[in-house]
Amino acid sequence: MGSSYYQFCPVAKAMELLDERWTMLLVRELVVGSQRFNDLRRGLPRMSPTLLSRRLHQLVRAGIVQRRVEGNEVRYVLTRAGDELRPVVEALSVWGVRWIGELGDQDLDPSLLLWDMHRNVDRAVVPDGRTVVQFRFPDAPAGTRNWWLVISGDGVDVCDADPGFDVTVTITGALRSMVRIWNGDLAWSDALRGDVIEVLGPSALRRAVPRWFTLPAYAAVPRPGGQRSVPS
Amino acid sequence: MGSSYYQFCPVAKAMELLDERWTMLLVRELVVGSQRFNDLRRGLPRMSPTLLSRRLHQLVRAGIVQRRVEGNEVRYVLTRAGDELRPVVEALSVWGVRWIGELGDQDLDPSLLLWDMHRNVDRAVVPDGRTVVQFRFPDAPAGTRNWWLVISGDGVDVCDADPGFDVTVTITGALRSMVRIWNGDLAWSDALRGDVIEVLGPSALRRAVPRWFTLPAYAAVPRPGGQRSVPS
DNA sequence: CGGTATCCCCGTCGATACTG
DNA sequence: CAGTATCGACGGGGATACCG
Repeated sequence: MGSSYYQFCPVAKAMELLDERWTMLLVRELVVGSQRFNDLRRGLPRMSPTLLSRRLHQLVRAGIVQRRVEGNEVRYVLTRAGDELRPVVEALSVWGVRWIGELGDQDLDPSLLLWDMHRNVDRAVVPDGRTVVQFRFPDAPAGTRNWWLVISGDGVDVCDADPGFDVTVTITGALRSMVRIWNGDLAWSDALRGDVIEVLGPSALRRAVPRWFTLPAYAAVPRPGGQRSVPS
Repeated sequence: MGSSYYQFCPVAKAMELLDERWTMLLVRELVVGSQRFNDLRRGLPRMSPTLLSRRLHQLVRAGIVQRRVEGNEVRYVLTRAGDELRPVVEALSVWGVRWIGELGDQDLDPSLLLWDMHRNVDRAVVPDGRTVVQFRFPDAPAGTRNWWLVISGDGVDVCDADPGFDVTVTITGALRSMVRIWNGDLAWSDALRGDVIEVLGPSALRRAVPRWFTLPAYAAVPRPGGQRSVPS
């Protein structure tokens, strides 16, 4: 566990638990709903499994997470105390989206983008049956330029290799632009009008694509300059 | 600066700046109003001056703090971005006050208690002229059992040695009890009725003492069990 | 799938002393 | 008052390999 600050202040006591590297990001993953070890890993790809394991146990000891064994499956579930960290995560994301400047190229990880988008597919507005969305990021590092989202009644899968199904629509554009859309710094409509992002496919579907994905809540936070706010 | 998480998520970008040891506590100090190096030190007594200096410079580089030189005085002032960290600090304190269990003896630092109380004296309701409040914590470590708060038109001073003035009222009790009052876990009225805390002095003043101090905002946060909430 | 074991390095932090 | 300088240790965390 993080060592003590020797202060009775609740901020200090809270940060003793939360200020170690990765801990807050792990809490974020739990807050947005991941519960399985390997799902958590997909949201934290740079974190070693050893460290993820250690952090999870720390959170269990701290009463923030409950480790649930169900048959041969393990789930990590937020306790009441853990769930109440949601406002902290939200406050951090609001601050971040307002005050973090331009992202570095290193921050634009397409696997994280697709993993996050896959969690936020609004299946109710996606056509029935199997829908395959291909993403193409021509500027991304080799090997990370093509992604597929396979949406079906079974759920949503992320693929970094061609799953072999017919592609319903193809979305092409700079990775940075797609991230800007996702973070709420660029509106779908502006991106499409300005040809920053190109969507290929049957025209009825092409128009509908933006509504297939629910942007994260922080995307709607007004920006300091009063520049850009994404219209819903 | 903290090393990167290589994620575009605003929580990750925020935590790159904020998750290093002491950083959030330093922000807390700035949020509650300390601006001078040595005032900051008093709120962070276990932090080495080297590290405090480094953290301040990091916050300046991050655009969270502005270093203002005025004559031969230096002030560290929150920028707009820094001030907007207030909700983060508040969310953390709300969480902490609800979910941190019993404090360790090591967390009960009387210097921090007095330093925090001195910032929250409501001068409007303290008698005019010089008022001296002596605190006695018989159970505290030797050398930290006696404290004086000197309240006058000039401001409020904390003394760990007898300033020599006549004492107006004396507050005696366990350090832990005083901290519990301060954090909102114990009401003044209950403490006085139960003789957990004893106030000595002219009876008119004795009754007024609790109102001389404004409890921190988080003290009023309802507790999970629905146990104790401090009546205003 | 859900983790452990190990190993080593580097950076952080703490302590102490000192300066304009 | 407002910091720097220096130094050493320790342990956090990254990488990799491996197990039930």
